Amino acid sequence: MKKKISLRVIRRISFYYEALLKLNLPENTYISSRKLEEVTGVSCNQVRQDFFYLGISIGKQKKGYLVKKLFKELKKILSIDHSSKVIIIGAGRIGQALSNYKLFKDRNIMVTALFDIKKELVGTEIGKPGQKKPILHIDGLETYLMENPDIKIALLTVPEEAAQETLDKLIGHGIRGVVNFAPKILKVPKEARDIQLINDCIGTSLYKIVYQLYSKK
Amino acid sequence: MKKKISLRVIRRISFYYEALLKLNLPENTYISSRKLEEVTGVSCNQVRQDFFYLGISIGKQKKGYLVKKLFKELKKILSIDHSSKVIIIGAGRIGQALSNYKLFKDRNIMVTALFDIKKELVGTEIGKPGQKKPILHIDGLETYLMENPDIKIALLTVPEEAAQETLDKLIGHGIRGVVNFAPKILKVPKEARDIQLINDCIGTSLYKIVYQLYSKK
DNA sequence: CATAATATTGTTTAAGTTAAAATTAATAGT
DNA sequence: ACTATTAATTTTAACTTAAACAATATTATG
Repeated sequence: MKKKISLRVIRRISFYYEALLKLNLPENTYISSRKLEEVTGVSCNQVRQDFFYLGISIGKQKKGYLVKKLFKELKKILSIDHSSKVIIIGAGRIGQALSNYKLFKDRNIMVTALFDIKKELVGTEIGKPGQKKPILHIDGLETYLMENPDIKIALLTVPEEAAQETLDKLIGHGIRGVVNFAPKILKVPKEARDIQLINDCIGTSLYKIVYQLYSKK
Repeated sequence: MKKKISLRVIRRISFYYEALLKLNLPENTYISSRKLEEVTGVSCNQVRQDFFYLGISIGKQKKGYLVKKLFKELKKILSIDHSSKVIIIGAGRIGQALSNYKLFKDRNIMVTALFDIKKELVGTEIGKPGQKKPILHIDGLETYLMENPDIKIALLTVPEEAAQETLDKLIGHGIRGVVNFAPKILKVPKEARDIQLINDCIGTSLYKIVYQLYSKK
């Protein structure tokens, strides 16, 4: 019987994990909840409660958490003790930006290929030498997924008109988790089971800022 | 005494608003909470409660909400009855993608310029004919903001190393709202007052998917 | 035309979730 | 041994969502 962890908590855990990575502390040193507050913006109370809730009670009074242990625990929770391969559908600006996102490496996430329909893109490669990824035609998607059955995740950066049908196709071909970046709320077909979908358009944060700024009084 | 509206609610209001835009219904027709559930994914209960909470009691039993009225109310809440000008700092892939984000127009948001330091970018323009935006050198930022004092919002898409110092500079020059897309939690300097900041890295959603997919059982 | 059935809102209530605060206990340093 | 710091835990409060239901307008039916 596993405890349910909400996506909010997961987001904070991500912060802790990335903070640890960036601080690059020696493994046998300690980090306190205060310090974590300083670098992540999450209050030290929240940090401790998260750890408590997650069963990470490895802290030492007056010192904090042993970096080595904490790393291990966080990795376990984030399910990054194994690697994940992902593909990107849509090789436009956002797709390309995602394909070069360097923090994915720290999370054991590998982008293996991009897909598009534009002639001038298909057949080219993208990325720095040594980590180049091919841009393939989307017609080859099914074959590609059959040859790479360990790919279960796709990032969807196609125009909104094509988004829903592409999602349906992806699910049909065995993809189980999708992040949709198109400005449209997509739906998982009712008959599909155990599919994870997040709609995450890059514009929405700006809307929030506009609201916060101009709604005052 | 204005009621506080959380960002969650604002996000849903955005959904409703954009759904209305996309459905493009005649102004004198009605839309029900059920229909809104269908297109936005927000439950009809939630829709009604949002409207109730926000004081939008314009529904008609058995019909729904008059499109024209609903539009007006949503616009008022989202503070898009006036226009907002924004600049983009960093003219890389994400910056460029944002500058072309077509839904901003529907929200009365205008990107007026991008800033960067790369020689090959500075001096060029970006965007479709008729809505081209210049890429300026970041050294001209202060002057630009002095000449355009109505610009209060910036989108920050610079590399993470430069993110915090750029934020500080922006605030120093009068910017009041920032969305940071770099994979780093930025902080508003303590002495700054009434600054709105959202950290919204495009990678985090993928982390959540990885977690949801691989943490099962 | 009257009446019943139905769909839909407005509102309230309850449940669930999340975050903050307070308390207790342990430990290191002096 | 004393003090200050920090984690672990509990409690409390705040926020968010879901559910329930009465009220009412529209449509259907005899």
